[in-house]
Amino acid sequence: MSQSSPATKRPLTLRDVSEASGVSEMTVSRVLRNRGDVSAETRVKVQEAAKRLGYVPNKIAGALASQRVNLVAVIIPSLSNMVFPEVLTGISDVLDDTPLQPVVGVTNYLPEKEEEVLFEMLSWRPSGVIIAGLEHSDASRAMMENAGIPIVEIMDVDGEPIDAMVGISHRRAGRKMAQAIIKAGYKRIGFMGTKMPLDHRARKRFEGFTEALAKAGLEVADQEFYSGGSALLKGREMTEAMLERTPDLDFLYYSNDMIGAGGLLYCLEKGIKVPKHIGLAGFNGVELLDGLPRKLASMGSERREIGKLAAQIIARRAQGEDPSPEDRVELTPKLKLGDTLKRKKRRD
Amino acid sequence: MSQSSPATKRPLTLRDVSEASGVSEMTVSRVLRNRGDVSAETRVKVQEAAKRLGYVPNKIAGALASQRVNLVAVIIPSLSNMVFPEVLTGISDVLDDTPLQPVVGVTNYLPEKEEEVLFEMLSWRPSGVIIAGLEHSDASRAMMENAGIPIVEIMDVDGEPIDAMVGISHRRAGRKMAQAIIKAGYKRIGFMGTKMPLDHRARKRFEGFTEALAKAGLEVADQEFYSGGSALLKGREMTEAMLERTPDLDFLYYSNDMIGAGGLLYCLEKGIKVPKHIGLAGFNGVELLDGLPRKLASMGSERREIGKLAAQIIARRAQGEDPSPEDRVELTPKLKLGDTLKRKKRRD
DNA sequence: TTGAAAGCGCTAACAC
DNA sequence: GTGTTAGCGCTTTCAA
Repeated sequence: MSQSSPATKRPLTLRDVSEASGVSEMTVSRVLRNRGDVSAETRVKVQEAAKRLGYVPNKIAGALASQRVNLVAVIIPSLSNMVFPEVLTGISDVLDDTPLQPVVGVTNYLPEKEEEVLFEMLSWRPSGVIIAGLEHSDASRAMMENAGIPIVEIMDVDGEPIDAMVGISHRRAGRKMAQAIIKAGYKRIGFMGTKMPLDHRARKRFEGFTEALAKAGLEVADQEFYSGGSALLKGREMTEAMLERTPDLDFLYYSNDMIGAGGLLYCLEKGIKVPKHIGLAGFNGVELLDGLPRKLASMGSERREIGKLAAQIIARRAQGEDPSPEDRVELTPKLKLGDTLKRKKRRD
Repeated sequence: MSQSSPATKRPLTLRDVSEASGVSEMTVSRVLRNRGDVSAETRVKVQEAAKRLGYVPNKIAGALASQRVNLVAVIIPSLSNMVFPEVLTGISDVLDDTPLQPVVGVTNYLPEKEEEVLFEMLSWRPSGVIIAGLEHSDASRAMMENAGIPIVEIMDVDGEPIDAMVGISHRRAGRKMAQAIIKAGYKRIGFMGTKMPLDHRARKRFEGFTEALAKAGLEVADQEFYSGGSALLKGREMTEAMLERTPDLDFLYYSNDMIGAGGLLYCLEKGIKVPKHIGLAGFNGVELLDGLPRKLASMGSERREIGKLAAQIIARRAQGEDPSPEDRVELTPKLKLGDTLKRKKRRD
C-alpha cells in the first residue's frame, strides 16, 4: 500500500474567505451563520468562496466570542450495556432537530471517573448536562450546582436532584415485580444480579424487591452476584449453580434481562417447566427478549423515552425557558408478564 | 418535589483565581497546567484558591490561545449495533492513558449525515479523526484531506485510505467463510442479511462469499434481507420463512451473529439437527454467542483491537511522530467453527 | 521564578 | 446592507 502524507497546511480562517470573496470578515461571518440582513449577491459570493476554499469555521473562536456552545454533555456509566446506547438514541432523536449536539462521556460506574469526566466536559462550557443517576461525589455535585447551566439527572428518581430529573423509581420497580411474583403464588425465590456496589439503580431495585417480599412474610431464599463476562453465559451458569444448591426454588428474579435470558435458555434446555415449575423474570424489557423461545417476564425501563424527555428539557432551557416543576418527571415502568410468570395464583 | 433553581452566576476565570490568591494570572495558569517552574509556595497558594473557588478552566479560551485541542473525533454509523460500542471501548482504553479524549459522532449509515457530523467535529479542530469505513462522499474526503490532522479509517481495508487505516478485509472474510462451508460439504446455501445498501462492509462480505462459492461452482440458493426491529427475532422469522420456501437448504449464512443466533434458536426449537441436517454461521464473534445452547460458527471482527490500534496511531501522531507505513494495518479475522459447522467433509 | 503585552479567530455592538 | 472596533479567557513570548 502506498502512503500519502496528510495535508498539514494551516487551517483556513474567515479572513481567507473574506479576501477570496472581497467581502469584509464581518459580513462573511454573517453569511456563514445566516444572521442579519445580507444582500443575495454578497451571500452568493461568500458561499461560493467558502465552498471553493473548503472553509471549515473555527467553533472554538466562535464559542469564545459569542459565549455560546451548542454542546450537551451526556455522562453515562457504560456503553457495554445496551441500555445506555438506547438512552443516547432518545437524546439524539430530539437534539437532531435543534442546534445542540450531544457529547458522550463514560464513567465505568466510578465516582472518581465521573468527577474527571464532568470536570473535563464542563471546561468546554456546554449548554447543559445530562447525567445518569442521582448519586455523585460532593465535588461533582458542587461542580454541577455552580456550572450555571441546566443539569438533568436521568434514569432514577429515588432521591433529590440538583436541578431537573427524568427517570423511573427503581425501588418501586423492584416492589412491583415482587408483588406480581407473590400474587402468582411463588414462594421460594432466588435472586441473581451484578456484583456492582456502585450500580445504585440495581441496588434500589433489589431493596424494593426484598422489602415487598418481607411485607408478605417472604425473603430471598438464595442469591448470587456476578461481574464481567458474557451476561447471557453468566445467567446460564449462575442459574445452574443456584438450582443445584437450592433445588426447591420456584422463582428466579434476575437484575437484568441478559442474565435472565441465559437462565431461561438453561431452564428450557434442561426441560424445566417454565413458568409452572419455575417462574423467571428480568428487568429492562430489552428488544432481545422478543427473539427468545419464550418471552421472559420483565419490566420496561423507558430508557428511550427518558433520553427524549431529558433532551427536551435541555433544549427548552437553551431557548431561554425557565426551570419549571415539570422538569422533574417520574415515568412508570410497565410490567410485562411474558411467558415466564404465571398469570393466576397457583392452587397447591 | 421542591425546585431549586440552578446557579446562574458567571463562570469563574483565571483572573478570579489570580485575585483570590494574589498571584498573577500567568503564574496561576502555569500552576494549573503544571508547566514551567513555580515555587512550591506559590503553587500551593494557587491550588488552594482554585479549589476553594471551584474553578473550572475554560478550555475554549485555552484551545484558542494554544492552538491545541485534546479531542479525537470518532465517527461511527450506529450505537445500536454492539460492534461499535466495542470499538469505542478499545479506543477509550488507549486514550485513557493519554491527554486525548474521544468525542463520538453517529451517522446512521448516511453519507450526508456523515458529512454533517464530520464538518461539525472538524470545526472544533480535534487532534485527529477515527472514522468507520473507507467510503465517503467527495466533500467528506476533501474535508479530511485538508484538515491537516491524522485520519484513521477503521474496520475495513478493502480500499484506499486517506491517511491511516486499521481493519479487516471483509471480502476476504466472506470468502473464507464460504470456503469453510464448502469444505465441510454443504451445497445448498441460503443467505440472510441486512437490507442496507450503505453498509459497505456487509456488502463486501457478501461479495466475497458469493465469489468463493462461484469458484466452487456453487451459488446462493436463496436469500433474504431485513431492516429494523429485533435482530434476534428477525433471524428467527427469516429462517422460518426461508426454510419453508426452500426446504432443501443445508446451510444458512447470516451477515451478523444476532440474526444467526435467532436462526439457531429457531432450528433447535424445531428439532432440526444442527450441524448435520443444516449448518449455520454468522459474523462478528459476539460475546453473546457464548451463552447460547450451541455455539454458532462465526468469525471474529477484531473490533476491540481495531479501536486500540487506531487510537494508538492518533496518540503517536499527537506526540509528533510522522506518518509511517505501519499506520496501515490489516488484521486477520479468526474463523470459529463452533458447534454449527461440521468439521469434516460429510460423506453422502 | 514571575509578570506584562500581544494575540489566537471569531462575534457583539455599534457606526456608517 | 456593510464595515469597524473591541474583546471573549486563555497561552505564547519575551522581559525582568
